[in-house]
Amino acid sequence: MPIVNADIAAVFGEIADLLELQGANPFRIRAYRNAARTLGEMGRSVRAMLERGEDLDALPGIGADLAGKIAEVVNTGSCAQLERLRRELPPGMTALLAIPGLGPKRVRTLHDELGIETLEQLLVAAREGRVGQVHGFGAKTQQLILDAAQRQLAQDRRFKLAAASQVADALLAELRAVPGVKQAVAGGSLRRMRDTVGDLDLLVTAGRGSPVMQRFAAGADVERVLSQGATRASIVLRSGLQVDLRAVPPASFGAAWLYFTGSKPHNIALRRLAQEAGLKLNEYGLFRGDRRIAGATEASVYQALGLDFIEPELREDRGEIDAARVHRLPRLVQLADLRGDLHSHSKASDGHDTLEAMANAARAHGLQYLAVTEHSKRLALVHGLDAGRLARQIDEIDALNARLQGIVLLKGVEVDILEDGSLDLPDAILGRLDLVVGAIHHRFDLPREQQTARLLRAMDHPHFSILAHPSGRLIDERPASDIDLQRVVRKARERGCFLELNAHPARLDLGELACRMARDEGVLVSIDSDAHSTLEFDNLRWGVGQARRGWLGPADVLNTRKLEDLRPLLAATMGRSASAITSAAPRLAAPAAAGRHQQLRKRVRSG
DNA sequence: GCCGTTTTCGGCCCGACTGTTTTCAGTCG
Repeated sequence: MPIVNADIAAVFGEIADLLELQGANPFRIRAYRNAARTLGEMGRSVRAMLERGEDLDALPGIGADLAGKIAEVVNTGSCAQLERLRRELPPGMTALLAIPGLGPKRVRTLHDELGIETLEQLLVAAREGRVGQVHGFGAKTQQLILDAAQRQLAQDRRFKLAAASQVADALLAELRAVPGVKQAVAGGSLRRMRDTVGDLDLLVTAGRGSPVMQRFAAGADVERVLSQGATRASIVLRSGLQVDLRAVPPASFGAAWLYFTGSKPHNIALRRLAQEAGLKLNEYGLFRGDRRIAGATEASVYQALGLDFIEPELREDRGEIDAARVHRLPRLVQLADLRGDLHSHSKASDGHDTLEAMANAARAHGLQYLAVTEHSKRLALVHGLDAGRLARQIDEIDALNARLQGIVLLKGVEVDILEDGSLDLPDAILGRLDLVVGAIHHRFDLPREQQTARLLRAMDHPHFSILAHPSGRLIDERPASDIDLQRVVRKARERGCFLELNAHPARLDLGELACRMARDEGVLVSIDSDAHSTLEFDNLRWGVGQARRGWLGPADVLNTRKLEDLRPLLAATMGRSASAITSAAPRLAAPAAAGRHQQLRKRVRSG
């Protein structure tokens, strides 16, 4: 198995954990954690960079030492320092850090005083009351450990964005009803639209004496109160979701919202920026000495730091601060920019509603076109269409389009990409469609090389428009397939076809980093609902959130285009010349894509 | 361990809450 960035990130993460237990310099530990994050997030493969002889220490947070360790892992598959640390510290001790309330110092103390090296030993010691005897520990801490064990701790569970959002909306409505509360908003990864949310961060401004903290902690769904003070409280809901509430005065609202929205690396970068300017930034405001110079709004803080306003989805310290300084932030795509949806199902396969109902619902969501893309025959379980049924649906859609007002149905299919990369329906029927959406629905577990080759072959098919849910992941249920995404994105560029960002909250696939890779390569992304009922067009907002996290603007998204501009782009992917289309050629790539396609056909014929 | 229009050494974001303390360290976000 070739070493990928995530492998090296894991090595650095473990080194950081072990160094932490050893009580090493915290900034040294942070250097490893920062490097792990950089490696995990960057689109390019460091292995490939090394093969090309590029300098790794040009990467942020990577110096000579870490560059050397990266090369060592790539070349040998292991890291001498990690091996040494593993010998010095018992394996399993890092698992103790997962218990809330236990940090490196206490884990170290437990080891030195009681000889505890594993979770099991810790539980035994806690049950026997030995933990409470240790200096600095008490009955409460001992109980904390037992409680954590009961809840099967260690798994740090995350919730899907859409589910967390519903909970947040309900809590915010309750908070707004508490006397004295002026504003109540959500921050954290929810506001940044991360695909999953670890906990909710809520913020209120409230008058003095408002009972907001007490009411919050006494809520009906509250299982446990972790902490409760005058300005801050943490609870755990019955669902296991942790919620943190913070109250600040109105003059600090913007600074506090900024702080509570994060991300942590973004906050650190801003605070450093403030520091360099002789200022101090905290959740109460931006200060010069004792004087607050900004803080009532987020915009006031950014402005005082010499930055353009940064949208929450971009606040990850992935270059947004530099871009804001030189006015180079993208105008991000918005839900209202979407003019259509290119992936949906009706009763004909596994959807719940008729074509007409779906069309009307799409129009009600402000869309001007909707592609009908039923499953193909291989998915017999969901009544996938064979060529005959698809041909009849084509006629049905033509008839329906003649009657429909204000919305156009496009004729498509979600054809299965078979294990060898061929498509599940004959060319003759695929060629009659407006677009072909291809997707994998079985054998998600092929080895990287084989899975990648499977996708590349499918995308080379003469009728192939959009690769749907490219990684195949289902959050919490199925991991992403192991594919070489960069090659897939480059293939899409060569071939002139498109990648889907499936907006279903359990998928959100492409992920944000892949979106950014597509943008960098000039490949358009289609944000689609994959709606199986009229209710699911609302899910488009989650897809838009991911796209925004991937820095996509309206021009980077396929279905922001008007229908007349979209048609030639789709026609080119279907092997039809764009010149056959009556409407004006779009600004983007259609002629070039057609040219590439002709070359491709030549190759196919000669091959 | 990284980094540098002050620095190749000496910095590295900042504050709230808890538990176990007799004034604060540890943890967390």
